[in-house]
Amino acid sequence: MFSQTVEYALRAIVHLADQSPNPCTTEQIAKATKVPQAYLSKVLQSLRQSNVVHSQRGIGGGISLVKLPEELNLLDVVNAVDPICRIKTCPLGLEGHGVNLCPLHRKLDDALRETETAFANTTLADILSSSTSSYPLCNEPHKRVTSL
Amino acid sequence: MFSQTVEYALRAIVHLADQSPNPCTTEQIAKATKVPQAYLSKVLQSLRQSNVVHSQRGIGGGISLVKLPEELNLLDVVNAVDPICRIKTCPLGLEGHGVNLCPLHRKLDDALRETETAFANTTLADILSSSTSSYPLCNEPHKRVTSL
DNA sequence: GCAATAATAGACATCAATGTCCATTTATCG
DNA sequence: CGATAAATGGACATTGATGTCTATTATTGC
Repeated sequence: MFSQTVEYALRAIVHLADQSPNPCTTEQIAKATKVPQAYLSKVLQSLRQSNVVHSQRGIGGGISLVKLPEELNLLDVVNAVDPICRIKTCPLGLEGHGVNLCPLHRKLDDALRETETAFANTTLADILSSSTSSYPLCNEPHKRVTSL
Repeated sequence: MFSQTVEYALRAIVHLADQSPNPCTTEQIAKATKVPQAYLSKVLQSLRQSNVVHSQRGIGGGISLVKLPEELNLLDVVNAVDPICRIKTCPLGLEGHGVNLCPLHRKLDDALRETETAFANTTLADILSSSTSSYPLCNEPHKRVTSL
């Protein structure tokens, strides 16, 4: 139900958060997250335009998070590339409805709201510190490249 | 986040539930739900193949629900046309994961599970009897066509 | 059997999501 | 300045979702 683009964006951001505050090149992210590099660069552009990531050209450059992992949540990422579109008015354009959704669309929007809230309440730091038997995106915790 | 096809299928089923147990023609459903008729007939075919609706050709025929509105839930409908695809194994195909999703995919699957549950727990009868100021899909409750 | 009704099947059209490729621009290093 | 690294922008290809159209088949009523 989530688009491929959302999946890719989240993988990239998780990797960036893991390496934060160091930058990563698109190539590095692509390899770590198994996302097609050319497509990934498109996704990263969306994230940059939404001010979720910062980019730097040239040697030693790459992509880095604008905020700290503690201050960035999943909804910020999702909305940057494929916004969760809440149902605000009747999709049939019926006069009588409007703010008051009919029971069907009320239910659908409730589901969207739940997802939105769950994502808004989860930061990248939560994802990284979450104790599951699996580490985010990879078999072993990454070797952290020590900042220079 | 839900596809257009899901939206159309749900509208059609709500209309059919409202008219249940009487059948409706594709044309009637299309008009009542503002769904393009030719496309609706495709959607209804999916619903028939999943045994959610029954169809009858010829004069007096049309589409009708297989179950009673009390026994049919939203998940049955959604899964018939555009299944909610839970995350069962690591999308990156990582060995170490498998049943144990990493924190990111755990969160995503949690959201899917919430939606799935919410839909499974809502019957069409719930939708019809739900007391909002808006009636499902239309400005006024439908005139029920009395069965012959 | 004939006419009318309604679903069914399949071809086709359009558009957005996904994915690839390459030339260009910006930055760093020597 | 020249070489290298890396993002950027735009063109293009592919695929699936959405939508349209028409001929065919099944059913009913007369």
